[in-house]
Amino acid sequence: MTVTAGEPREATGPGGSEGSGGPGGPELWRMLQRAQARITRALEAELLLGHDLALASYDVLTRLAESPDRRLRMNDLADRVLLSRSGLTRLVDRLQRDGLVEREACPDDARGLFAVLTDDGAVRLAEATPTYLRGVHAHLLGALGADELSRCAAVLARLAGPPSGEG
Amino acid sequence: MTVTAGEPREATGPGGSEGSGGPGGPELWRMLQRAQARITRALEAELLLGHDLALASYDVLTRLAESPDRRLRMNDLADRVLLSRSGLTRLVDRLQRDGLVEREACPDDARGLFAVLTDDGAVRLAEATPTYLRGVHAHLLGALGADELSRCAAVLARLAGPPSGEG
DNA sequence: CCTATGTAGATGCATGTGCAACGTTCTAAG
DNA sequence: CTTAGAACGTTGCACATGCATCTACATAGG
Repeated sequence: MTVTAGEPREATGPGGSEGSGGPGGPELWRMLQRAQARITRALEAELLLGHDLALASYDVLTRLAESPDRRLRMNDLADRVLLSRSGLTRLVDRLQRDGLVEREACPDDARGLFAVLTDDGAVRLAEATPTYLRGVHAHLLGALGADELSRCAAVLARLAGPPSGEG
Repeated sequence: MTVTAGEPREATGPGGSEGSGGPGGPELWRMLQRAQARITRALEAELLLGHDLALASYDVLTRLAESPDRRLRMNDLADRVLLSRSGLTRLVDRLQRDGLVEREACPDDARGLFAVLTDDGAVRLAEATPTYLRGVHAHLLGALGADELSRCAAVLARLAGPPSGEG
C-alpha cells in the first residue's frame, strides 16, 4: 500500500484553473480552513484589543441583542453560537461575571434558563460592533468582488446547513 | 495593522437589525464560520472514530508526507498547519509519543529541529486518508457543483492569503 | 575573544473546549 | 400516584491552545 492513497501529488497551485479532475477537494478545504482561521484571528485580535471582547462573546451578545426581549434559552443560544452546551455554560458564566449577561429562570419551564443581555452588555456590544463590522469588511469583503460575494453566499448557505440564526 | 478608515456602514445600536441594506457582510461571515465548523467537526469525528487521529494531527502527518524526505522544520510546519509555535510543539510531542513522528536535529542549524514522519506514521496516514477524502467529498463537495467549486477555489485562495503550502 | 541582537523551539501558566456523568424537571405510561 | 424515559443545564475531568517567557544557538560588531 502506497502512502499517497489519494493525495494529490502536486497541485497546480493557487492560480490553477482546474475545474475537474479531483484535486479541488482537499485543496479547497485547506483554503477554507485557512481563510476562516485568518479572519477569525484578525477579528478576535481587533475585538480583544479594542473592547476586551472575545469573538465568541461578541457572538453571544449579538444573538441576544437580535432576539426578542434580548433573551434566549441556553440551548437555542448554544446552537446559534456554534458551541457545545458546556462551552456555552462557561462562556455565559464569564459574561455574567463581567455583567454583560444575566441568567433568568423562565416560568414556562423550570429547567430552562434564559440568558439575558444586560444594559451594560448592550452598550458594550454597541461599542464593539463598528470594530467588528470594519474587520469583516477589511478581511472578508476587501478581498471579494460583489459578484463573488453573492455566489459565495449561496454556496456557503448550503454548506452552513440549517440557518439557525433566524428567529 | 492599520485599520483603514473604512465606513462603519451603520453601527446599529442594540435592538436594531444589522442586516438592513445588504445581507452580504456579517451574514456571509457567519455562514463561513458555520460551514467551516460543521465540516471540521464532522471530519474530526470521523477521523477520531475510525483512526484515533485528530484533524490537526492528520494535517501534520500530511504535510510531512508531502515534504521531501518526509521532514519539515518545526517552524515551517507550524506555518503550514495553522498552529502557533507552542501549539505545534505540543502536538508533535503527542505525535512522537504515539510513534507517528520523530524529532531529528539538523546539522545545518543546531537550534533547528526536523519533525520526521515515521514509518508507523506513514501507515497511519495512509489508513486515514481515504476516510479524510471521503469526508471532504461528503461534507464539502457533496453540497457543491463543479462550477461553484472552481469559483470558490479562486475566492478562497485570495482569502486564505499566502499559500504557505508551497516551498 | 566577548558582547548584543535575532531566531528556533520548548515551557509555565491561564484559558477555553468537549465528552461523559450528574441533578433537576418535564412528559408519557401504568 | 408511581415509575420510566427524555430534555435542560451544570459540573468533573482531561486535553488542546495561545501568550509571555525562557534557554540554546546563530550572526553581526567591537
